[in-house]
Amino acid sequence: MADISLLLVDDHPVVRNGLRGMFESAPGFTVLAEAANGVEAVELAAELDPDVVLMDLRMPGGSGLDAITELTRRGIRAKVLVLTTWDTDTDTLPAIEAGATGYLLKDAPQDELFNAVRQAAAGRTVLSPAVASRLVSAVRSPAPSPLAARERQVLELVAKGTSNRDIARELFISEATVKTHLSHVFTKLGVADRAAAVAKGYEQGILGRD
Amino acid sequence: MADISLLLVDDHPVVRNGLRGMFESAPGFTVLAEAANGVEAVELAAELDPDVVLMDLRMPGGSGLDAITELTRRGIRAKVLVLTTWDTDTDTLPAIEAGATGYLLKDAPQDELFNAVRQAAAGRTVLSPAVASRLVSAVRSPAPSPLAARERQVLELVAKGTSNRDIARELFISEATVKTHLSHVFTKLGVADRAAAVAKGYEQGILGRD
DNA sequence: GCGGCCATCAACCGAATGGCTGATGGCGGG
DNA sequence: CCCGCCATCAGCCATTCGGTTGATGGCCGC
Repeated sequence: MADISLLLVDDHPVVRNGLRGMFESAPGFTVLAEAANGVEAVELAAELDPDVVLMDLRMPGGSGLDAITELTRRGIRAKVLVLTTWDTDTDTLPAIEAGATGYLLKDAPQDELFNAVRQAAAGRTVLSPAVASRLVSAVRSPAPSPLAARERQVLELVAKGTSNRDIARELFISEATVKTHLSHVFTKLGVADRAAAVAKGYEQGILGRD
Repeated sequence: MADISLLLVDDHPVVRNGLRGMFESAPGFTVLAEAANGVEAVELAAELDPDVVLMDLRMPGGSGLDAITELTRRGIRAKVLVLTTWDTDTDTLPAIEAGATGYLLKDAPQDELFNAVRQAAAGRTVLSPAVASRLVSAVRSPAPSPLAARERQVLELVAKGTSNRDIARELFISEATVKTHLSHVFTKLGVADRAAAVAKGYEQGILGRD
């Protein structure tokens, strides 16, 4: 069987270097190219048609998530294997929804990584154990209560210390409406006041992503 | 001049591999060993006496910060170069206070990394530009305002949605005292209400570390 | 030993908050 | 076609917050 061709996408030279070294010194793999951001990744993937794209999610200039979405949209053949540093619950699900074939942590030992790439090339979904367990538990819980758009917006302003009245002004709605939204937020997050709501917001990744 | 001897500390095999590859293929460096956590790092540094320790800060099992503190305490000769993925304001200052000789981002190009190691070996402080500018601005601001123990404690309870009265009960103090603490917290964090204080708490890493 | 910071407490007051009940209109799924 | 969810608004009311002023005692550093 021909080598599995790879495209490495990561903003850190060190990481790209490490990956390239690992795959070049192992039989059965060919590194076609490296990309440092999502835009480059999409271009190179379209041009070089690799079997597998190893992609970091967090990168400056065109996030990995957007890149995956774009690759899927263009119907590109390459399988995308997300290779990330940490597995934040907020990242895993969207990435897989966007079309990623697998999700690995960089902590993974080499063997696991090699194996994952082979699996991905064959079209099989590969998840690192940590991610897998996270996924099932995420599926198990019906819906951790995603806030409605307006509710999130209000919560963000609350986190900035904005009073109800000023939130009303800022969003061009009445103070009564702000209070209604907030009540819903409290209910959905299972808290009793705005301070706790902000805390929950951070814990659940609703807030905090600059 | 003899080679500069290195100890690589990072919990990710990929990163260690990348670093090892880079330094072994460049003249003037010798990689003595690798460690995957802070405890190992201290042991190996004590045993092998490297010139420079390249250390990631965030690692499971004995954080990098503790490792640096311990190395400094033991008066070990090695210079510690912190090599981290992102530069969160909460990490840089403590690391340098703990005795790190330098602070680099993994984004740094190879040349800069090599140069930084040489500088560190010579005992000079090296900071990546991003970190350096962050430092000066941190110094410029009078005091990032670390909360007093009691104040932090109160803030934590506030984040859990506890009312002033209940905080008072929980800490065996009067409600008046709770309010006083909170007022101080607001002033120190530069916010106006408890919700914003919680937000700041998360942003500044005071809250959120489970 | 004086000033600064921490921790504690008190009383007062105006404003903001949160709970409740109730109402309207739009939109989408079954 | 009705139900549920979103988004909007209103009024009432008890509670809670946050600001202010003022005070005490302990501890640390100069």
